[in-house]
Amino acid sequence: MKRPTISDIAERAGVSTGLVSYALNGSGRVAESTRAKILAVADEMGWRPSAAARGLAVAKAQAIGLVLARSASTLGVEPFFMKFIAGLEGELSTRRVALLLQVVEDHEAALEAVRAWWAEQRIDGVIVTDLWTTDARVSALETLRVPAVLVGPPRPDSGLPAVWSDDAAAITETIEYLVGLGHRRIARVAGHSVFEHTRVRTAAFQAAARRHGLPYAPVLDTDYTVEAGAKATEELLSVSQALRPTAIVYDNDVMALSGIATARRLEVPVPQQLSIVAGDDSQLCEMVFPPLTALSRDIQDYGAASARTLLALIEGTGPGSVQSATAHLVVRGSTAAAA
Amino acid sequence: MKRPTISDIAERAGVSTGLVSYALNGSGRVAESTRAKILAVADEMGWRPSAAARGLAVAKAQAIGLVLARSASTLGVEPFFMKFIAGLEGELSTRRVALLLQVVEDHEAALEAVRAWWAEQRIDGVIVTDLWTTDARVSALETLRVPAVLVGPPRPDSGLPAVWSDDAAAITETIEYLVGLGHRRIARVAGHSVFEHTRVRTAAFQAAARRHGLPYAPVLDTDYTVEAGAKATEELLSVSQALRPTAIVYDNDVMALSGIATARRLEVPVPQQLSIVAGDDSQLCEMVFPPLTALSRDIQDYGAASARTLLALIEGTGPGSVQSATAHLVVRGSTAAAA
DNA sequence: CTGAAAGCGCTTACAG
DNA sequence: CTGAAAGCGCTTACAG
Repeated sequence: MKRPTISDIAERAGVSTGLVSYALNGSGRVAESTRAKILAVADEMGWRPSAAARGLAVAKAQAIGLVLARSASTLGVEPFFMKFIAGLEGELSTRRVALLLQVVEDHEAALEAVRAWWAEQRIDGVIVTDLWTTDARVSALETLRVPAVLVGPPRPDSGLPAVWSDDAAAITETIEYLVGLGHRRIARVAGHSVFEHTRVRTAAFQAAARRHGLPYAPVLDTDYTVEAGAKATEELLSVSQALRPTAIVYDNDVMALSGIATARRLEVPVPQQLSIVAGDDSQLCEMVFPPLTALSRDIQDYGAASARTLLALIEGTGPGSVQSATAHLVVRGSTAAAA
Repeated sequence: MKRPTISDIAERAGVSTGLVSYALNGSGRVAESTRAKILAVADEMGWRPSAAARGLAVAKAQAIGLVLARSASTLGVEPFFMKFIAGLEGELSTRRVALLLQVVEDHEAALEAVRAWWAEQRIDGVIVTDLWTTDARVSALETLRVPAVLVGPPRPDSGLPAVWSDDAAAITETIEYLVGLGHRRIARVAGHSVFEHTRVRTAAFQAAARRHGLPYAPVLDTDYTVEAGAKATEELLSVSQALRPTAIVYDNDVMALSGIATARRLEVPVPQQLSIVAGDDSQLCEMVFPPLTALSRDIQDYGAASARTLLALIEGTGPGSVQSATAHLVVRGSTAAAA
């Protein structure tokens, strides 16, 4: 019951192992009839080239790595990642490249994981998410010479290609929308301030607030946990109605969810006295009452674009950064005209 | 800038490549002083054995596979999986075995993925989740002779080891608790009925209902989507108060969440007129108001146990099925005495 | 259009 | 305690 090898196929088809290899890997070298016979035999015996042997010969792992540096509990409730992963794989599996996944606590551990994978030649490249404004990983990756794509805005300090989405534009659209509804007191509950995407969105928020001359536009930083999100909301709402924001924009769907719950606990009616916008969209947004108005975009497509870019980088066609679709506002029940 | 190979290390340390290999892989063959020198050189040059070369020599991939057969959107909002994955990896990374992940639509595609990985010798074994009561994957895996562990109750029809948790006991505890609060009309919103774990829980629910002589104990099947969960809740609540259940037990946290929202939309106060219990616990449960009473257990530990069992199976120590901790009820604000 | 052979970087009996 | 060599299963110039 041993797995068949290329020699078994060659023998059975009456050719050399070299020919079997050529037949499988394209290249017009092989006569069509010979190829057909080889393929038939291979198929019949259920043969597929050993990834190890092939990898050794061509010095490629046919795999890429994704290491997520977040606590498991935060990751779990964040729908973004599974969708992103599904998007990656849609692209990878058709090209027979595998995805190695690791979940770690911090950047140090993340780098260590990539370093190990790379040294062991388990991966040909890596996808980097959740970039910090100052992120030790990017220069480390560059000195290791690991092909890498950065998921987030392109960085002036690096030649690595980025796959990104215009978060600033999405935030601007959100503020325009709220101002259009008559809101003048708008707060932002932001993600972790070390993340570059947080910084970009905060800057866009503040610029929009200035442009519209909003009298009150506070930004509260959190670490994406439930507690931090709830605490921020509580802080914003635990004052007299005149001093409260009439709208809060959250950096993701999870915190917006807890925003709804906190408002309910404090008996601030949504959307009558408070409008809420979620910075990400997922099924979660339709699981609360009222359902959340949210910034929506195709995360799977974002993952697919990231995979394509990395594959191109690995193949040596130096791809530039690619901009993915901008999120657009999906209006549901959590927003209304300002009281 | 080429990556160093074992020959580079051997040369630099003044020994044969064979010795380098022995030095690294234990086995008391090597003199302590020689080993120390070899390790020092390897470390200095940043050398790690190529996974491909090593894999080819020992006929092991040093990797296991996990293929999740669910839609990306359902997966994303389900905190279980990321926690489970984090648990798997805690165990894997210390032993230098990698995790290959794939997300597919159905069992057919899942099997195809495993078959490909196995034929290419990319994995040494596989973890199977979300088992169906009648599941084509288990016999297919057995005929392929892929080492596999089943995450779910052991199956009479298979010799594969299972890692499981006593769902029946957890459900029983839940019903005892609700009955203790005076509830007599208790409904269950179940997951997909093809899943064996759904069947087990439903059976336990019905047995407990019978034991307590409950006059009303309907079970509604869903497919785990938001819509189905909301629809089931709506069906249960859209009748006069006398005919409604006073408590609903959901199969996971996500549907319980949407249960809270639906109750709110229909103006059924929770927990005053309706108690709600979530079948899984995660941060989501504390993100709603009132926070959800939930069946809680250590999912990371569950993942770790699964990894350990698979690793043991691969190494040939025929591990039996292992029972992981039983979930226990964490009481929060969504349950109260029956009206 | 096809074959024979070297080489990828490890591991592991086999000798000494 | 250590070395020399075969072998794992592919790919790919090199000949013909």
